[in-house]
Amino acid sequence: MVSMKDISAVCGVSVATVSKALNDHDDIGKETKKRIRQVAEEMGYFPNTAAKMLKTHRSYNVGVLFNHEDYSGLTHDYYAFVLDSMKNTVEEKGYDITFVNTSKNRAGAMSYLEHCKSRGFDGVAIVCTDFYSPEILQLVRSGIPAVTLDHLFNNVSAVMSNNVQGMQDLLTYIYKKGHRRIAYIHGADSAVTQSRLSSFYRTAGQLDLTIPDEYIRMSPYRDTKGAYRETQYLLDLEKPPTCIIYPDDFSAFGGYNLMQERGLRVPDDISIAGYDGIRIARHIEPTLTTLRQDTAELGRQVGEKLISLIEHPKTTLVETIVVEGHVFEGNSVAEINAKSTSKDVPS
Amino acid sequence: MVSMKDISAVCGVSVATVSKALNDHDDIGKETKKRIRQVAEEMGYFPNTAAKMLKTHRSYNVGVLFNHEDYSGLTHDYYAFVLDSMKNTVEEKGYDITFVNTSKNRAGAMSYLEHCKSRGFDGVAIVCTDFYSPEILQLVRSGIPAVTLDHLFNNVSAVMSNNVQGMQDLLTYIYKKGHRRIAYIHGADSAVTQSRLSSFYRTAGQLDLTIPDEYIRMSPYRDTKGAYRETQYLLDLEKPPTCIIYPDDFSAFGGYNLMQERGLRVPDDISIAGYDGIRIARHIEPTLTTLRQDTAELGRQVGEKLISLIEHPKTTLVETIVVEGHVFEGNSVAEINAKSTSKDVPS
DNA sequence: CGTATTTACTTAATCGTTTACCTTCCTTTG
DNA sequence: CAAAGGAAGGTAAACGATTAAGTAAATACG
Repeated sequence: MVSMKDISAVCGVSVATVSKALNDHDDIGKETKKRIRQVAEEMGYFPNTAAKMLKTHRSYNVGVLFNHEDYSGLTHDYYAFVLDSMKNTVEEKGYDITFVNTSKNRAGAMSYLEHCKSRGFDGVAIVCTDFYSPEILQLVRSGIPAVTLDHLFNNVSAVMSNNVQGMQDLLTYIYKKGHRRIAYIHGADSAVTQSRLSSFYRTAGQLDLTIPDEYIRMSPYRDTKGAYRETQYLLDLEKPPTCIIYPDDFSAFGGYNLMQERGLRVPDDISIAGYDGIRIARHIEPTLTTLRQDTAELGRQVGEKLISLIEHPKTTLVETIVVEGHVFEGNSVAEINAKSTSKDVPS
Repeated sequence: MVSMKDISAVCGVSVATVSKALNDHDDIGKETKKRIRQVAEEMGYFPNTAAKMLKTHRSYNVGVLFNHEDYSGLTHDYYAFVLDSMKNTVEEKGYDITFVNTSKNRAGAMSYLEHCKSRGFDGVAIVCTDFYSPEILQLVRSGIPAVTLDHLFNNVSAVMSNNVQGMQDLLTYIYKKGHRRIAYIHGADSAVTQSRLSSFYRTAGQLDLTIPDEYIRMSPYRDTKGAYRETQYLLDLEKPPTCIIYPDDFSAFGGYNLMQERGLRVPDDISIAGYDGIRIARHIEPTLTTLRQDTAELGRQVGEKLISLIEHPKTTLVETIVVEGHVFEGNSVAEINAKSTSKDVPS
């Protein structure tokens, strides 16, 4: 690898001059600068990141935390798409992305924070992880520039998909389609689940919908079998719902399977809605009505906020950025006559 | 950050002694070693990767090339799963993963190779990219340890999903189910497509199947609309196929849509098969019969080969590792009476 | 007992950059 | 014309590690 030393030799100047020329300092003459740069180009010079890092304490590399206990973010459409968008955003600004992990190094196991410091990451995006682990707490409290996705910490910037508005929009959409008996199978407990669930209740209240307790079920995210089971429960109720909202699109397919099996047509006999807006859901008939989260925007915001925190730590606000989703109108929710009001539903 | 200097001060030894103690060299006394290590632990020491890299020319970081022109690997199930598996494999061995890109740095745009050298990657996995670009050629010819996925270069280790065997198995399976009129919508031209297509023809020959030209169609990968169109063409033939093989699972859903629309039941009226074995395909009824590629194994092999090339460059063979997939038997391919032989099919 | 070897460290150079602080050589300016 | 200031570049230390080579003391050996 050609270094500044090599260039300095060729140009007959000192290494310092080369460095300054390449970094466009203004105490180097125009001609010299030009010559040095040209020679650097010709010799195929590019800087040694390690050396640069060592001196400047800047890596132009950001870590991304992507290890959930239950699944890898990579295998999860939502997170993968957010990461993809974030990747494009930060690469555009000259940063690279490295996965943060907690596995062994030559010097034994390191925590997330230790890994970040050891690698000299300029910042870290906490996208998909167990937010309640002590290691994550240690990380966000360390003061390293950080942005979380869909989780709030004190004094840490966050980008949040608006689950409250999302659920409200979705439920309202379904309501407007004439549905009054609407069940919601929510995911396992988490901040996101809480938001959606409380928004569901609040919106139902505003719409004057009475939701019987048995219409609220739980099934883990992306668990088609679980969704299938809960759908079974719901359909077997004395007064089954006319529409079921699933924890996510994946789960919705689990419900859909049962409908198929029972010869129920979607949406003619029963309506379903998902959440997320994963790609495949737009490509299978009946296309799934779902709340499509704006993964491109979420990723962009995470990336931009993070870099802003890195580059302008003083003037960048620590804030929560809320990104709106929108109802993707597939054809899995039927227009029906609102013949039964909420009063008909046993509570 | 606490450095070796700090430790050396506390322990009253030289920095060299600290380094050697921590790296377990055998010219340091047992007691001293123990003490130094303990102090290091207490002080929360962990090595500065940049400094280490600068001296040792080892980064314990591998690059992964993941930028296709048409799509990001992250948004593609097959690649995302391979990456996930590879990530786990290399992290287990103490390596990190950074995405290789070609975008701007302080010093202007860099090629893939320049990026790799600048960052000091120990190796690079070329997973999802345009293999015909000059930059990729430059990269693989540079001699940096590299492993490609599903593409062969001279003198570069490759991990390949066995598309020849895969297509043979899939077609044979379908044949054994009694199908004789089998169409294949293949993907856009690529090495992978070539393998599958030629294997399709060869296997058909072996099975004594005559495949009329109009049974071979093209539709880009993961293009549900295209698959829909080609399915239309096939179903409208005078003698339509009894089974259609799609370029991938995603596309298969495109075909499925048309069946639904026309009131054709899968598999009773028409059979379909995909390729890849993406997760969702196993969770929607009728579950898709497909050739499931072993992404976990593919990723593991890429990771292991790469690290082996890095750590034992002399003794590691440059070779092509072939990973077998297997037919995932869903219920989208019906058992039928082989009432029509290949002879019935107009050629 | 004197020399050779081993043990346990220390010294100092080095990796490739950056940058504070000099040093020259000019150009101004009163 | 002397002093001051600016322009252009050089010197050398530093970032945090690694490692070849050196050294002093302890041990082994003939």
